[in-house]
Amino acid sequence: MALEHALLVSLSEQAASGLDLTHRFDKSIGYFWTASHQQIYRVLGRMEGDGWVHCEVVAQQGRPDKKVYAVTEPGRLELERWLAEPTVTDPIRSELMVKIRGASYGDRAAIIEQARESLEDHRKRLSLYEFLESKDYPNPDLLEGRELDICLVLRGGVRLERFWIDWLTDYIDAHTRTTTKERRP
Amino acid sequence: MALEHALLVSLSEQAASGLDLTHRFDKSIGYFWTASHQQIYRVLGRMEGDGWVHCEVVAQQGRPDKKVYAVTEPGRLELERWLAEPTVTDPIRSELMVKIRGASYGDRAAIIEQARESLEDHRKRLSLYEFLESKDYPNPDLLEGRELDICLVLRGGVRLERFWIDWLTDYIDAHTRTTTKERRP
DNA sequence: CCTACCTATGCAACTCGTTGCAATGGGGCC
DNA sequence: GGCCCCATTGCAACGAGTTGCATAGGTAGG
Repeated sequence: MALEHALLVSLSEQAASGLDLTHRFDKSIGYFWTASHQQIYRVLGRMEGDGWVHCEVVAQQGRPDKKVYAVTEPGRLELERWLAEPTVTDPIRSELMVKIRGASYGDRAAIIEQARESLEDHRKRLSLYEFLESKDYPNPDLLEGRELDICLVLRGGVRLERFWIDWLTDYIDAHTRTTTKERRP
Repeated sequence: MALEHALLVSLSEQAASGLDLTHRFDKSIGYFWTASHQQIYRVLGRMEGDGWVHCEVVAQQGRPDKKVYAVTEPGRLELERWLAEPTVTDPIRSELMVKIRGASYGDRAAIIEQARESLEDHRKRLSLYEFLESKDYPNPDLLEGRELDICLVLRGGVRLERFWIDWLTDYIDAHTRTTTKERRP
């Protein structure tokens, strides 16, 4: 599995505390991988035990101390090894899709309503991503290396949200059309 | 969580044994939810204990007996309840996306190769879905109710594969362009 | 002043899912 | 005859992720 490796990627970009990482997983990296703070702390502990990261306690004013983690040489090698390893395409899971498949065994109107809510949700996320894109990467053609990668992943997020928006719109339309079919010429 | 409910949906369509369900999860329902046979057997056992399904042992010729499960009234009610319940959008996880974000800490060429393999994979799945679509739903405008739902979910699969294909193509292009930039006028 | 939330770390218990293995008997292939 | 794969069910161990809770000082608002 890969939370370890996601953390190695994030810590390679910039050393960070558990909470910093938690915040990053609510944004950027979080587009395509999520983790709760509890899990991050636990995995960081394990990674320290394995010698992949090492931590330094930093005292702060008016705040609790924080433990700033950085990748060690064995960690860097592990990341390299993992990056070169073949990747299996992870299956997608969508509860909403399962519900839609089973809509005829319950209240279809309620499910269409859930689709509308989901649509709203994806629209919000899309505008956030588009905002980030225009703010951070106004000239994508000039990018190279790591910046290009990060920009492309963000564009992946944009495309994925568009996929959901398009499909959910189709779904809602198809069922609205069905119910009002007889009223049209 | 929802494997229970995915099984209820599938069993509502048609009573089935554990192995039948396993096969279904390798297709149709499996577009947006996956499960191994071990997990299916375990969950079926739990569901029987909860009285959501009931099973009948069917003897077969030259094969082991099979236990055919069907949804009970309490199971039907539970499905209905779950269908009406609000749905949280499940996060997507893509190991490949994480790798791509971290590509500059390893062998980028190897990661582009993984992207190519993934692209192949998604192309194969797309042609399977398109084949199923043209075979089972040649006239989507005439569909209603459950059949419409199932067809729309399949179309969701098609769209999702197209998303991956488009994005992966972009990714590969962007990095090919970068490396060969200086050769162009 | 009290409430409530933020920073920062973490434990414990649980559920969900994966991996590896096993039993049993049939059919097909060489 | 020997080998391997299929159908069918299942257990056991593990790993990944979630939920609930705890501590403990700081700051902001009513």
